[in-house]
Amino acid sequence: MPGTRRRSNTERRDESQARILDSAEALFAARGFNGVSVKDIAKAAQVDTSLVHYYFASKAGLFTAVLRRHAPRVNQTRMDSMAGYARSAGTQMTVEGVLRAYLEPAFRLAREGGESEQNYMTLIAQISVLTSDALPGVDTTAFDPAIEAFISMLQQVRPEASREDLYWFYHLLTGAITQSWARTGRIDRLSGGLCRSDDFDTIVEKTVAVFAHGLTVGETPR
Amino acid sequence: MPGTRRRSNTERRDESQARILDSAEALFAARGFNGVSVKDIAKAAQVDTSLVHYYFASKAGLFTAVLRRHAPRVNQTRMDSMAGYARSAGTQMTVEGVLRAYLEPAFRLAREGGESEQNYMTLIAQISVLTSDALPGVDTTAFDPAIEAFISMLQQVRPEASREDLYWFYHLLTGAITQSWARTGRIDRLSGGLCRSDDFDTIVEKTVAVFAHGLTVGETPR
DNA sequence: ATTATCTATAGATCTATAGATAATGC
DNA sequence: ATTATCTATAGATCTATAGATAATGC
Repeated sequence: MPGTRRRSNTERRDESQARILDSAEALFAARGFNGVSVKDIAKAAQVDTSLVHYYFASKAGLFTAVLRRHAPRVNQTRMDSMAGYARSAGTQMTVEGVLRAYLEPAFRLAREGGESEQNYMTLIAQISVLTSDALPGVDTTAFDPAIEAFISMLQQVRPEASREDLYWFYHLLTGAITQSWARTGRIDRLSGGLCRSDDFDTIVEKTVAVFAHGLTVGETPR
Repeated sequence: MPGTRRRSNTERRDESQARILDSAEALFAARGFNGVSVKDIAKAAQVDTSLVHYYFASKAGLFTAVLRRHAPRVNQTRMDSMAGYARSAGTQMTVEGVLRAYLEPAFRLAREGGESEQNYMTLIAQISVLTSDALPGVDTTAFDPAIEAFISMLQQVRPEASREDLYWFYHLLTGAITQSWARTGRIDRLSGGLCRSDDFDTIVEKTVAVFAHGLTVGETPR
């Protein structure tokens, strides 16, 4: 056939898998695990449903594969970012700096990475408010190393803060991040267009500003 | 029959509807709209599936009914709480006070109200990170009046803050609240048991503490 | 009479697999 | 030979409704 050159098995395999993963990611992010059928995903990926099972065994297996695909990269860029900041700031580290180093990578990935990465963040946001009852065995421990490193760095900058307070601080922060990744358009409506859900640059700035002050313990604000 | 007295139609109707709503609420909160079948709900409520359709027409109708059941009460207790605070504080209002007045009612409802109210909050938390694609016509405007009142009060206490910043502040706050209502047990695991997802009293305190400082604009934190 | 509840089932999914066919591998 | 892809279908759901029956209403 004209224009159709011979594709190796590895190429065919990788391309099919990637198309399935991309479609699954987009649909799961839009309608949730149980709101999407394997048929929907196969159709969007332009393959047969049986091919989905051939590569990922089950719908749950596909979901797990989607969640795993970008997890190491998110964790790693966060670790690198924080390590880079620690090196450049030396003894001059600030809460603001640590926060920015932790926050920026994932938002940058979503902004620069395109559709796939954005859908991935949306999916993570949705999963973060669900328990394991709602979904097939989701493992969120892939992000733990960067989180632990983040809390350790905060402790260095705020030696007087209790371990408990630092974890609560993280809990509140991760809720705020999650809300932003979800890009629901809710704040757009409430603010009458003043704020935009997909304005990730501004969101990072506002998150840093609010939470950097938030960890200023000791004194009571007016 | 012994022990079974005659129940009026209104009683039978109200009791059946309440049992269906309670079961639906619990199951939707645990497994999401599409993770639950009408049959599951009927079974848990000890009625037939056809009765669910008799009262709520469709699965989507039932879901809407669940969401509407407690919404006015949440909005109203928030309004009352903020109005009460404004009255008692007079010209002495603080960010901390406004925050507490806004936050407390829903958490108190979840704590004192029992299973139903807790499941309701969990459900709201899950919905807040979803777009309308994922669910049948969800209307979240029932909470808007209290939100607008909250932002107005913040503006009074912080006249120098921009409207935009106040909305971003709300956006971050609502993410944190959502994360707490979801009660995923994630912070329990991360903190090695130091923090507990269901410790709502502590959560209110920590949220107030972090966000009250967070709106302290102007000066840069160390 | 009217309303609540149950029986039975239609018709449309949905996940998953067995087995055939069409590519590439070597 | 081996791997990727397609065909066909099993078997288990799932939502919703028509029509019958059992209560309460008055």
